[in-house]
Amino acid sequence: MGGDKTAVAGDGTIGKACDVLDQVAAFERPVRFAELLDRSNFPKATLYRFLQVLTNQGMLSYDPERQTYAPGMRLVRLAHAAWTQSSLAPIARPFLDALSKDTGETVHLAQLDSSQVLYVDKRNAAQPIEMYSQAGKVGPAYCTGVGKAMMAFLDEDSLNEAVSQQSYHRFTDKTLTSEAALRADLDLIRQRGYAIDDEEHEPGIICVACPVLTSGSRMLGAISVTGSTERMDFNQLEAWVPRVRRVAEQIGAEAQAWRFPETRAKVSNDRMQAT
Amino acid sequence: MGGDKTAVAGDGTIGKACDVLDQVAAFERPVRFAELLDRSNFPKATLYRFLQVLTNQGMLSYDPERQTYAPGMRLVRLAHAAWTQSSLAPIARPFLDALSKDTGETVHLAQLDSSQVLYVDKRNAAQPIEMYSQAGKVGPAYCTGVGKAMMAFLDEDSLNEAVSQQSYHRFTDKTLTSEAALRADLDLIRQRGYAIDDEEHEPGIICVACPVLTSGSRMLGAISVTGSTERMDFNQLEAWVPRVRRVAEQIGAEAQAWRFPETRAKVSNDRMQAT
DNA sequence: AAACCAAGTTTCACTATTTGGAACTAAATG
DNA sequence: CATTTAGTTCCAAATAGTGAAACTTGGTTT
Repeated sequence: MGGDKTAVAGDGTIGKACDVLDQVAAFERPVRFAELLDRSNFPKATLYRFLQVLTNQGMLSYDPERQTYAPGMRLVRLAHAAWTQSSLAPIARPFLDALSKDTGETVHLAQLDSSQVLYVDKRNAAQPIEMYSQAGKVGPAYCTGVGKAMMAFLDEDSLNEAVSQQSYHRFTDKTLTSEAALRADLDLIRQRGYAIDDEEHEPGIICVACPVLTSGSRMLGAISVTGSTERMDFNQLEAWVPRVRRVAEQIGAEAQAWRFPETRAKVSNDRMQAT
Repeated sequence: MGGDKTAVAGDGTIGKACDVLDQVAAFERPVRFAELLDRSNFPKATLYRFLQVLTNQGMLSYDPERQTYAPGMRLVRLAHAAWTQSSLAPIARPFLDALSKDTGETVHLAQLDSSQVLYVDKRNAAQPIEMYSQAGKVGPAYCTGVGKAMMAFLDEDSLNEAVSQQSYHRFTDKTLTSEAALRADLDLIRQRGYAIDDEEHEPGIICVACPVLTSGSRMLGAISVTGSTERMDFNQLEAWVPRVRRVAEQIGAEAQAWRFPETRAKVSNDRMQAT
């Protein structure tokens, strides 16, 4: 997966439009028409029209002075709805607050999105934060605590897919850089119920993470507590594991009640019907 | 603008797809196919295909158990890019932190998006009041401090459009419920340089707001400090105005340097004509 | 148990939209 | 002033979207 042009998305016009959005977002800065043209397979006129329409719709914003495109504010509006409805964040919030307060360390809540880690909420060691200052950011799954905790509890098909889509880039000399090594670690994680990140992504950064599961073992996300080797060692960090695990379980239970009822039990009719 | 079905969007397939996204988001809860079908003009099969494709793309998420759709996590990813690049939030962050610390009150940063207030960042009061606002959330412009502060400094065309698109719903008995009343207030705001919200949106909630402007008077957004009538009165709140104004100016200056260079000063010719 | 109903899904002939090569214009450069 | 580069418009060909209707599924009524 080198730097070649993105393959055109599968489904129709809408898929292509989403592709364009991703392309623009990928630059992480306002971007000119020509730059986008290079990196896309679309012919000039086609790309041009896409940018026009998306800008019209507020999905992109256009700066006429600089002639640059950037992701638009309509996305922020929509994402607010997504964050509220489809993420674990609203449910997890009070638990994260408590965990953050108790540990005094950085706490993350993440979900898996196209085999990547998507951070949906966070508490800093220091100050209270708001929404997507950090939430919305993505990171690699194979070398983070939350990523591995989540992958370990995927069903077989999803796991195979996820594992095969990792880049295995070596960030530090402790990074797991092969599918085999990752699978071995995932087995261990599944067995003991939590994952560790021992400076696999950033030097000096260690963390412990637990998956958030429904009672039916459906994996919903993961939470982690992160520390730095300067201030603590693994023994201190692992002491938090039982606490982290309990919080993860609470979030899972809460989520199940609220959003992933998985009931099906015998209750049957959530829809009662007159006449 | 009552509860009738949304008019079909202008531009093509993509516009319609965005419409569907808005429709789903508007429910503020996971929603079933049939519910969406009622509120949209699309025929069954068409809407169905849209939902399929959008779900495929991760713009929506589908819960197979409940058969419900909700805005998808891909939006959160994209919005992160939008927030980082197209909003004032990254620039304003340190200033908001300081302002929040100094005042101890709730602080908002907002931008105008389709004539509505879009909150892009927020700091909670030391003693938080339960209140309607979070990053990504939208609210009315005609009855909020930030909304009025922004509208007052729009150019004439934009102002006319914005003013005409307000709903003028009466939230409290102090809400301005006519275009004339709003325009009068906007004149006053323009003159004194800041806006107030005197329980016009929520009873007991008052605020002062200043616009964020470039040196060329281009309106970029607004910031506000909010309080509750239980703990303070307007005199106390208005004492913060100079401080708020200074922060708004700092943000404006910073933003101009970073993102809205507006240099080009006298270059003038948006249309210069050869020969 | 058979008939019924409602919600969701698939089909397919019809057509409106998208497509993209190429021509065009505007602005930047030598 | 000639030339290049960047952005915009055109239009015939082809693809992709449309939506009425038929079908499937799962649950409820007679």
